[in-house]
Amino acid sequence: MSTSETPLSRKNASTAAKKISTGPIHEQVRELFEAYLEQNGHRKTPERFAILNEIYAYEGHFDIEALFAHMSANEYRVSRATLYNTVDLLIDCNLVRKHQFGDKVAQYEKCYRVKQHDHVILADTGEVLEFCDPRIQQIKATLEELFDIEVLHHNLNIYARKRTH
Amino acid sequence: MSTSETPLSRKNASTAAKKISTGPIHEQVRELFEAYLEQNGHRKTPERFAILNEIYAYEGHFDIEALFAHMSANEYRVSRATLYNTVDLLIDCNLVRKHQFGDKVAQYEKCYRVKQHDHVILADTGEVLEFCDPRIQQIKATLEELFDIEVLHHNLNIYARKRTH
DNA sequence: GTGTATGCAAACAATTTGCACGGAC
DNA sequence: GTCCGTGCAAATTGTTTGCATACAC
Repeated sequence: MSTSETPLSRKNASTAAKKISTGPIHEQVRELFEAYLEQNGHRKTPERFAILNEIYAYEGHFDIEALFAHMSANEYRVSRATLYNTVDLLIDCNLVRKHQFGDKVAQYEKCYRVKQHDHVILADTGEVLEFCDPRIQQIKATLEELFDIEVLHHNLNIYARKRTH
Repeated sequence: MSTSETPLSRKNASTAAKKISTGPIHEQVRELFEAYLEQNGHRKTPERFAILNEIYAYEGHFDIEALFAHMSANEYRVSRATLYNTVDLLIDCNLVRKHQFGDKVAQYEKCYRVKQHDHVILADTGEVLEFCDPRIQQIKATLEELFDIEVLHHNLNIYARKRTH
């Protein structure tokens, strides 16, 4: 998400402030988050749903700063602290994944019903490609047996450069 | 590397200060680094060889702070700035690899003639296991063809927890 | 009404940067 | 003798924390 043209918009977050979101985010996602909040004794604040909203309206990777900028620029402003806070909750209930590519900034992306995938980072441009290879699942299965562990999740980043013919 | 008992010691760095290292580091490694420095117009300073020395005397992962502490505690003290600097050079000439596990601190490890491997991070303890699965090479080969890229390197981190029977 | 979530600003921690000196070349 | 590399300290940047207020419950 560059700070320029990309969406991360479609925020009807303002309505969420009173109605608790019947917005564009996938119904199931909101329900999952609600259930998670309930079951863990967290409050259902409008900020939390506005953030969920914003994240699920966006395709691709984003960082906290961009999320902050987009929400600020639009009708619903939340503090960075709340963003970090809420994103942690979303990670905890498996609605968001966190990536640490090369840089210092952590990148995030929604992950509900998004096909599990890994990343190719192009060294020159920083461009990120996605791919999905079933062999990674096989590797995980092998490891579970080999080390007697239960795999929670994984990160596979391939660093490459475009072939110049 | 915990700051406590682990080596990262075996520093005869002091000798390097005058003699430019004929120490315990593998001869080939030093030569590779020397060649790299020459070819890229970098100076062969005693600090650089002392740091290479220190890193290659250590088994496993370390971070800059630990490296700094160990070198300070011993005969050869260098500034953090120089450590960051030199480690970058070592990464550039493929003598060191950098990892970004979960935490904020970057971890490093030597990689010359070290079997290419990946990591399992145990969620509970933070313990890091190493493994090597040939299927990852196959995945890389597939990707090279699929995206018409040249893979430079990769990071595969598996997050897991011990099975409780 | 209670106590958690928020917003703000200050605190932190890892890394980077600017500058003056020293030493590799 | 040049000018790159070093050490130091200050600056930067991403993230966390402490505290007073607000609002979900």
